[in-house]
Amino acid sequence: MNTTKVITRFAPSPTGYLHAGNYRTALFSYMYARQKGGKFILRIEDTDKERSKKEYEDNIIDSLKWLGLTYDDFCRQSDRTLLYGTYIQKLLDSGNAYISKEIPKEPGDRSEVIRFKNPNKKVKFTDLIRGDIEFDTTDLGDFVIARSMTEPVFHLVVVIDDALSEITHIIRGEDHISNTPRHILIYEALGLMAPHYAHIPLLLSPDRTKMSKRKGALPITEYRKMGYLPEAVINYLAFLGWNPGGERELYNVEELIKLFDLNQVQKSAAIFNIEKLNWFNKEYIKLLPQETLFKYVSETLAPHNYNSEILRKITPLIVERISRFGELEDMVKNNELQYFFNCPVIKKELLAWKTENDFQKIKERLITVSDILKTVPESDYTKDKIKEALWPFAEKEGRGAVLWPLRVSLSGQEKSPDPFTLIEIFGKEETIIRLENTIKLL
RNA sequence: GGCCCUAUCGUCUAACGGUUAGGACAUCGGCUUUUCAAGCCGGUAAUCAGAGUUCGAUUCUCUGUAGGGUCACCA
Repeated sequence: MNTTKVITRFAPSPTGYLHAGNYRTALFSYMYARQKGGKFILRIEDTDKERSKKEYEDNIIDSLKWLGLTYDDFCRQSDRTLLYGTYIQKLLDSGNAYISKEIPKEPGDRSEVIRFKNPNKKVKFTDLIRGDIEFDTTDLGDFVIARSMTEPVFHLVVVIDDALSEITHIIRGEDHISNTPRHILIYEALGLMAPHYAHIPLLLSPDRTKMSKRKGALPITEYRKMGYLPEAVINYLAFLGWNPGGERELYNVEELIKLFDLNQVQKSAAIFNIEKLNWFNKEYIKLLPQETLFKYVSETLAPHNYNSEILRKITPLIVERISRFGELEDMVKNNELQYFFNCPVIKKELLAWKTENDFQKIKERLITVSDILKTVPESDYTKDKIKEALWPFAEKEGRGAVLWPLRVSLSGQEKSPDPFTLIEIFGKEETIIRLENTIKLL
């Protein structure tokens, strides 16, 4: 009976902005810990003083918070230098490590480093996702574990920290598989028990190579800026390399945590596909209540100072056209919003419907439409009632011949929501004004 | 190149010896009776190859091939 509490960790190094792949491994660790009622720890691996930046650390914390991946403990390796020193000494004393004279190869290289005395044996471990994996560590040589007593290197600190935090399951990227035998060797030298390992497949760029900034992998915070919803990102990331079986795809975090299973994690790498993310995001947008949607829309469009009363009215209309809120900016650029707030400038040619380009006729029809609309009481300016009022005339003249010029008169655009919807939004007065403007033009 | 991992539609995946190989995204077509969007319906599309094991292999084994990872005084 194993009563050990599960403890997992996310251990990024703050040497750059982390991308979706990194946060997916964080998510898997997080889900596993939460499901088992265990702990999830964030550890900042900043032993590389030259490359580590506070800015990146802040971004990691910020991103995790946005995604809702809360951690129960936090530590930073640069705060623990002294501690590592005692372990280096221990390894030196036990003969498992030695000080080695070196010929510096690169600027910054020391002439003396501490190397691990490799026993040159076969190391076998059971990966929770891939099964048994065996390495001959002879190929590894006596690898460096510290540049000096106060400058330990990754392989050493990882082991010490994981052991000290009593990490039970190391869930990390597949790129660490080949590091695992080194770590196991250090565990053994220190007389410590190695944890369980689960190496999850890599997330690849569309060109099928490891994701990297160079190839356009974005920091996850960029997705927030582009107007993606964190719950959509979580759902999408969780489904990259794992799924609970069945055909359902939309799950909230609690459900994902409940269903998550390391045994079902895919062994092969996955390619990050923005189209699918967009679909997830759209699905999550549809789930949002009107008030929340309006909040997102008005926040995104704040710089344009649009009339907020009108904005509130058109929110459902414009939201169904986007899959992320950042696309609202594109709508502004494409002039798809302006006509809701100001009378549009009508291009005469646009009023012609297909082959129907007799402008005299178009004018007469618009006048009739306008007359009909004038008879409709203001309180009946709803989509359905307006349609009811206009339909007989549209049927008689040809729907396109009537409805197209009407819609263009109201929007000035080649494409827009249907005229009935527009009339409901504009109301009687504005509708009549716009129609008369167009009629004057003809 | 050595070592390690992997291999189902273009992409994410389901099927853990017996299915017309299923779903989703993307794509294409149709319908929603003006455009666009949304929605609905339908189509195209996959088991890397070759040997085994088996009555039967996407599934198990081996080989090949392909892809990826890793070989730092980075993590």
